[in-house]
Amino acid sequence: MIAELGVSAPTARIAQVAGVAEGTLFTYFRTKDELLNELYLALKGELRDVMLPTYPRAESVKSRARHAWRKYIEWGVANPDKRKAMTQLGVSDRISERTRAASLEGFAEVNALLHESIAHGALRDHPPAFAAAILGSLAETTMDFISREPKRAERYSAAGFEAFWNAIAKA
Amino acid sequence: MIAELGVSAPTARIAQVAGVAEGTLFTYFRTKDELLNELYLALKGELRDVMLPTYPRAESVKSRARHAWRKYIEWGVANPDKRKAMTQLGVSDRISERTRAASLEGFAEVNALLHESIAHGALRDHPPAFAAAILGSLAETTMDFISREPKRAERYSAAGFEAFWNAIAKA
Amino acid sequence: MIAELGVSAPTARIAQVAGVAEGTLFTYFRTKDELLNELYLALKGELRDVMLPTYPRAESVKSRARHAWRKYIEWGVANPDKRKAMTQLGVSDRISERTRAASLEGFAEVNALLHESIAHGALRDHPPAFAAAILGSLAETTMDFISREPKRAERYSAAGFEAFWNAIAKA
Amino acid sequence: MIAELGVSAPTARIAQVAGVAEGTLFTYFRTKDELLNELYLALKGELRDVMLPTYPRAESVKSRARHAWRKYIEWGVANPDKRKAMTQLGVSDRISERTRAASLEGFAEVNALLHESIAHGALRDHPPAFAAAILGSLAETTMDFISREPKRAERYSAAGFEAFWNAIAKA
DNA sequence: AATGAATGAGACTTCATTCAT
DNA sequence: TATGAATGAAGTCTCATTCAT
Repeated sequence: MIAELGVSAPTARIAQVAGVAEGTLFTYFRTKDELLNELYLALKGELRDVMLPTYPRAESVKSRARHAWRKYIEWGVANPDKRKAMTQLGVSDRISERTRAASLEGFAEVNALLHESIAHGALRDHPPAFAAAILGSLAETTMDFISREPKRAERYSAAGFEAFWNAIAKA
Repeated sequence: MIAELGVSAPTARIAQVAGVAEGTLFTYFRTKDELLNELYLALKGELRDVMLPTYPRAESVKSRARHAWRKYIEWGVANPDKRKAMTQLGVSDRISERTRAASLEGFAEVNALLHESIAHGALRDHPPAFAAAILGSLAETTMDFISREPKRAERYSAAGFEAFWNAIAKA
Repeated sequence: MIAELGVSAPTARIAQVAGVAEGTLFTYFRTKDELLNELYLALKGELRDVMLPTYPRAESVKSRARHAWRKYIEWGVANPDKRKAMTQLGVSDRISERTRAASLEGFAEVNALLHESIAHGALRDHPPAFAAAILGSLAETTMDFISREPKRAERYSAAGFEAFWNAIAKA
Repeated sequence: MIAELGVSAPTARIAQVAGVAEGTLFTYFRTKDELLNELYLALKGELRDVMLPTYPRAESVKSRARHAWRKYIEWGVANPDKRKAMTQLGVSDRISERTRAASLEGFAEVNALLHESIAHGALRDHPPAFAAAILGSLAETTMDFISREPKRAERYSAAGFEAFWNAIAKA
């Protein structure tokens, strides 16, 4: 519902698709804001699990980065609603600073990878968070185009990654 | 008001800061959606005017691209409210497809520049719109970091442009 | 409605009997609490106006006190709803301390009269507010009995006043 | 909870402080109204027990009345929550006429004392219930002032009783 | 054209009560 | 008998829009 209607999706609709009564929602979440924040955390957590490296550490940095990128894109393409909801929530002022901070936890491994990736590139003197933000926004853009042209998914994913890699790792 | 409160900013508040009566709003815009769509178009138009090349065509592609990038960043940093409003509107479902399409018009010159930019790079077989989207998202990311660390504005702007250029123009 | 249903009278009902739409209520009172507080102040103000001395100052203290008492009782008996509402509001925790303080203003003249009344009596060493509270509670009690036996109104009023006078002015 | 939140105290809160589950409340009281009415009766009963004369009948009427008064005041001051709850319930329309009538039972002895008290005074031709109501409201007022100025408890109690006695027993 | 009071649908939230366990 | 999750009616309040002036 959030994906479809944004954060202004009525709690009544949310309860309905959840198959519970309106009031029941509020036995699980004190307020709508709490629901929104918990949903955001859950989605971020799911994304984090997806990006967790399942590959041999021995591979090259770029290879591992590509792996993480592909997982990210695959997840977003396979779960367009979750991706859309995450975006909607991300720009909403109903997600507290507290939640935003918490949502960054658990991405340590991804950050380490980014740290390695930028070590010899143009961004070497900028915070890894900058590279992380670039990763997020380029992946987002890539997924947008894939959702419009699903047939070229593979090509967009590959091109997106090269763009990303060039952006952050090139000298 | 949109920047501050999002698209759910009450028309009453909008009228108030506009210095007109509540009802007056609706003699200029039939509905709130119309107001939102026109505002989006106006902001996009302003951005387009800012990015319009005022430089000699003779300069190199990269030089011209850098010029456009800097204008974009400068405008966004100087007008945080306009930028925020544009972002809020961009993700809102109240902006019609019609408006989104119209907002792309007038960026022909920028598109031509992008077309040239990617001609010899990795993205050469992808639509210029892809590069345009990457431009937008990287600029957005860059401005986010500048707004958090205004003192490093110059450095972020430069690093952002290099990242962008590497992303779309590198082979 | 407050008299009939207490402070929990729905705003919908209040609006209905007021002959306006539900939302209209909230253009005059920001919240229900504000409505309640203003109503309390209005009722107290009306009571104060009623008790304001319209008699020659030359009369004896007791005579003037009796006059004020009768006016109070008459008003309460003639306006049972206003009286009931005032009582309901008085014991409600939705009336702020601010409002309670404000409601005491304007009773200066009544207080002066009470001050004179207790000057030679048993309560001489207690605050006039104590006598005022006794006045209020005895009047309340008197009106309760009158409302149950309207035919004996005159007798209850007289007896109530004597009880009051004996209570506060007797040595 | 009633003292603190009024009759609108949620049954969930009441159950919580009672140390039982929400549903358990309703195995003891069919409805919230039943709970409220039984509580009112219990409080009135406790007050009645407190006021029951434990003194030699031989004492003077005034002396016995003073004794009852003091017991009343002491109980109210020692149990502010019970007193507040009793007041809240007393003005609530959720206490039935039936309950109100029942609450008067058991005060026969107090009534007899009042009957004696007013026999030679100004209220001799009025129902003892009038004197009882005056007793209640003056005691209430007295306790209000004591709760605001606990140090003057003794003085207020004595002054309150004199006011009461003068009110009902004076010729 | 400008005004702003009025409107009422609809949002979020609370809570007495039920009932399967 | 005790539990507590589930219910949904009802409450307060917001707000885009209308319309008489």
